[in-house]
Amino acid sequence: MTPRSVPTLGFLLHDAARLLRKRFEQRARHLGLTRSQWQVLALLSTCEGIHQGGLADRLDLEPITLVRLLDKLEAIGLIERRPHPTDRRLRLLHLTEKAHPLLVTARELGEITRAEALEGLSPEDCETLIRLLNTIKSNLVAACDRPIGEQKRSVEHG
Amino acid sequence: MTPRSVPTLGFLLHDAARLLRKRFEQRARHLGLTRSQWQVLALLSTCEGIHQGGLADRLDLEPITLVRLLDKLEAIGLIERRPHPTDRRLRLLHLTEKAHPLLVTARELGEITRAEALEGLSPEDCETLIRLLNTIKSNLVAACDRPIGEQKRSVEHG
DNA sequence: AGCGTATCATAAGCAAACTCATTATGGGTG
DNA sequence: CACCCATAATGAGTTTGCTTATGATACGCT
Repeated sequence: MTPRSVPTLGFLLHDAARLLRKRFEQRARHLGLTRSQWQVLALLSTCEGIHQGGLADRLDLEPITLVRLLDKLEAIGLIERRPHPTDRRLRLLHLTEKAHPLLVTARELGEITRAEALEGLSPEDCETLIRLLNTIKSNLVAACDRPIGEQKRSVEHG
Repeated sequence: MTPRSVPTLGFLLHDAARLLRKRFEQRARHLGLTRSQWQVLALLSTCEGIHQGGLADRLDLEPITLVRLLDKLEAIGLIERRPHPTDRRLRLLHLTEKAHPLLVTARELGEITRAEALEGLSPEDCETLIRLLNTIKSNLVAACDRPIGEQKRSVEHG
């Protein structure tokens, strides 16, 4: 009696995300910009001058994952790593001039792709979806920092 | 006036999926089974004897992606590739005995992880989420097979 | 019967994310 | 001041997904 009609919310979530990314990258390939690189640029544009660890926190990424993305972005000249004036451990991140028009274009492509994905959903549906996903993300961000093993089987009584 | 409060449904979807996968794998590491391997096994258990291309279709994966997953699963002895009796191009897929108990355990871990992610959501919320994600997935499966370039800017009158 | 095309599995190579481990630096405490 | 630990960035290696390309086989059409 496993709920076969709701077998795998995780699989569904994963598939939807993967397909959306695939579709965006089909569109954005000619820009030479991947979805993840775009996400980094988009967030960085709201907090230029941040250091790598801080940006990794905001992205909920492991630092090493971000390092490699930044390596690419620096190599194609979209960001700069500048030294911190006093703390030589820190690298401060800035967008280059070249990055701004790309960001605008990428945002347009993202909107086109999103519209394609959301076809048939009402505005309330979209709001609900955002709300639910935000809840899930918060739950998981908290959970991932918790040790496992609390198999919480029958903890209904709170 | 870009909807800054709804900046990036795609990012949100991607993050939620990635974190859910991360959390599942924290739990399942001792099984030596990843989320994707589990998904393949779970689907295969419903259609043993299928050939690789057919399974790739059902998973909405590219065939080469599935090949590598199957390589791993075959190496650790969870699946078998058997020749088709008449068509020598085909490899028919079967679970081994060893796979069944693992599947049961993985399903349990998946349920624990899912409960963790869905904390605070009502049953109706969950149903809604499933419905919305299914719609999005269908839209994207169709879209990815379509050429791009139909930038459909003002096709409201469709 | 034979040729051409379609289909199946796979190879090669890239991107993104992870874990685990390492190096460099800063800062607090004895 | 010296030492130890925390923090910042990164290196190495794995998994999963993609695109593009290839070899082998089957099948249809003339």
